[in-house]
Amino acid sequence: MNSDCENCTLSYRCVPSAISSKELFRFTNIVSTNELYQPHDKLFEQSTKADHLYVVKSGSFKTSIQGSTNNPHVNGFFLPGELIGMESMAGNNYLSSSTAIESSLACKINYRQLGALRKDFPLLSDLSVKLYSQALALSQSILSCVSKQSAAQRLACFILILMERTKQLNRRVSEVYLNMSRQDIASHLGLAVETVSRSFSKLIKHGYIKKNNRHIYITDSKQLQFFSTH
Amino acid sequence: MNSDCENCTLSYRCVPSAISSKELFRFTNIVSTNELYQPHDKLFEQSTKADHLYVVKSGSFKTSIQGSTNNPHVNGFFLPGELIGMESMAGNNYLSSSTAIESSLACKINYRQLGALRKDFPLLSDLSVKLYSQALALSQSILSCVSKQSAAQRLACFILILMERTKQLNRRVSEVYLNMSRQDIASHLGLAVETVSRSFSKLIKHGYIKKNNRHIYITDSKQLQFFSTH
DNA sequence: CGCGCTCTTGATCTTCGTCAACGTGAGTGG
DNA sequence: CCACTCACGTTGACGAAGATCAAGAGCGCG
Repeated sequence: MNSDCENCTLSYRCVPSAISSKELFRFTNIVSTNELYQPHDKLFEQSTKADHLYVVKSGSFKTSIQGSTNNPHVNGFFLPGELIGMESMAGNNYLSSSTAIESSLACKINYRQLGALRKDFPLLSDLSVKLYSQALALSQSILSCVSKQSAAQRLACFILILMERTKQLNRRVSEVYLNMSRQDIASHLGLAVETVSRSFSKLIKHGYIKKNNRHIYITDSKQLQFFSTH
Repeated sequence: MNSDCENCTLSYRCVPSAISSKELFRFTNIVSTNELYQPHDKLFEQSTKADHLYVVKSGSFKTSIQGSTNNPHVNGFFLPGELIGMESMAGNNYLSSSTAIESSLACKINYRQLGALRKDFPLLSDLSVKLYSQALALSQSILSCVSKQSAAQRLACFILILMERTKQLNRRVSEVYLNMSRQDIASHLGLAVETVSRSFSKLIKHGYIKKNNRHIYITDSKQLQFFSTH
């Protein structure tokens, strides 16, 4: 695949936004764009050497942490334009494994080479800080989502966060497609699969959402918002 | 207070570690060091203009998010050497309020001025990325802590994370002092205060920890670790 | 059509939130 | 010095919410 970053629809929130088109070749030289991953394909494995950052081009990914005894915990979902592997940059090894949820494209950037590029482009340094700051903000909003007491509140909050993130992709605001399985949602929110199902039913019965399989239609986002914050 | 960053015991994990001592004045010119905060004093208020980053010098702080209706949710604790306000750097306003838990000292750095400094010191750019990466890793380990199903597991995990963080301050490994109230812990973990108390009792009965008020002694960290991961 | 997988619904038991009472320690004032 | 208050923490009793086990429904796919 060639590195056509200049015409990428996501370049405005990626590295190219911090580099003049004249010098863009310096980035396209170090990035592997549009690598294809099928469902269950892995970007990287937990505890292996961390050396690459990934940008989701299309589709979606999840990251999960595997303890020694227990079943893995899904600690993040990643939509187009989002970065995977940011939290592993400080250490030597990846802190989680990353898996494609559906047929997806991702771009691959070497940490070290990106670091070198940052020295020559001050704007890239600013962008890094901005993207990290946003990632931290997202992580904390998910934290406050998961720490809500009622299961239905957690799910409502989860849907709203997903809605905010898809909104940035120029998608329809009142509609969310859940690429991930109920099992993944359950693991992410610290619930049993059955409880997730029941919580969906509860949100539907309240008239906040409608759903068709993994398609969620938000019929009353005001009320859903209110409900999620108790 | 004067800005004696050169002799600060935490400088190795702060901005000065990325700047030669000859040029350190450029940083000490823009930082307000060792500002004193009493319990309940606020570093900043949610939704006000975000313009400063804070470094905890001594004592401890918490951040909390206030919704429109519900009681505030404690979404972070901060120990000496840790940064407060990182997640608000990308937006205009602070996403949470920050409060001193005990009598504490903090250093205050302006975002914009720090950004300017980053352009002149490439090492500072690297440090920023490293610190953000670590903050993100911490945030995710807390997320997987809070998403555990059992209350006692959450508490065990919380204690272990706190232990790891105090370990970096050359404190005794087997001992943790909880500067925060039970109410704050409960809010942070998404539990009721009474459940936190009962979970402490459970961990004690199992023989994993002992405690005296807010002093926690880890008597069997191996077992505590195992218990927390189920 | 039948098989496997995901999702949903129902029944039961466990856990946690809530309400209440009690214990403890610090600060206050008689 | 003691009685008092107040904030914080613990413990008990009870009802509500969720985990678990079990069964059934919906859907894609060979």
